[in-house]
Amino acid sequence: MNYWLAKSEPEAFSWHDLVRDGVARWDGVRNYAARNHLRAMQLGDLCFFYHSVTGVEVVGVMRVVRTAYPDPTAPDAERDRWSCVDFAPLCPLATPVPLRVIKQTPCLANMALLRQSRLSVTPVTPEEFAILLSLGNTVLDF
DNA sequence: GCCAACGTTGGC
DNA sequence: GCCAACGTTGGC
Repeated sequence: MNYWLAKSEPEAFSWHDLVRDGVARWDGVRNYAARNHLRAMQLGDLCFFYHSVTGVEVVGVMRVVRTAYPDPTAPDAERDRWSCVDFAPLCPLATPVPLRVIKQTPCLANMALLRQSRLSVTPVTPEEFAILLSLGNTVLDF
């Protein structure tokens, strides 16, 4: 099992939208590093949902329900170049964790989220995942 | 609105 | 292959 973090501007697509829809195709990624992370995701992997720009906090956990496939929103000529996955919501964080808190937590100082601040899909270590969950006062039971 | 980080494009 | 110009992301 691997852990990840994916960003979305809530104005474009929010945690609430994901819960409403039940499943989301995470498409539109046009960055090779982010795409490679999408392609590395396995069925059942867990991924934090991060609200960027407005919100600026981790708000929930979602689960990979379909592994990488060609992104239908890419132009035909680039259909093989870009990938997307499907996520389903698992649970919200009881307490959303703001970026400010992540920055203040020494154990999280090496998170890819901080080191590559513009990357929209980043890996999370098992340790970072557990710490962030506890900062969010959340226990997973599934 | 500003700006730092950084990926991409295109001339040479 | 280098690098300047430019566009985008995203925090503040």
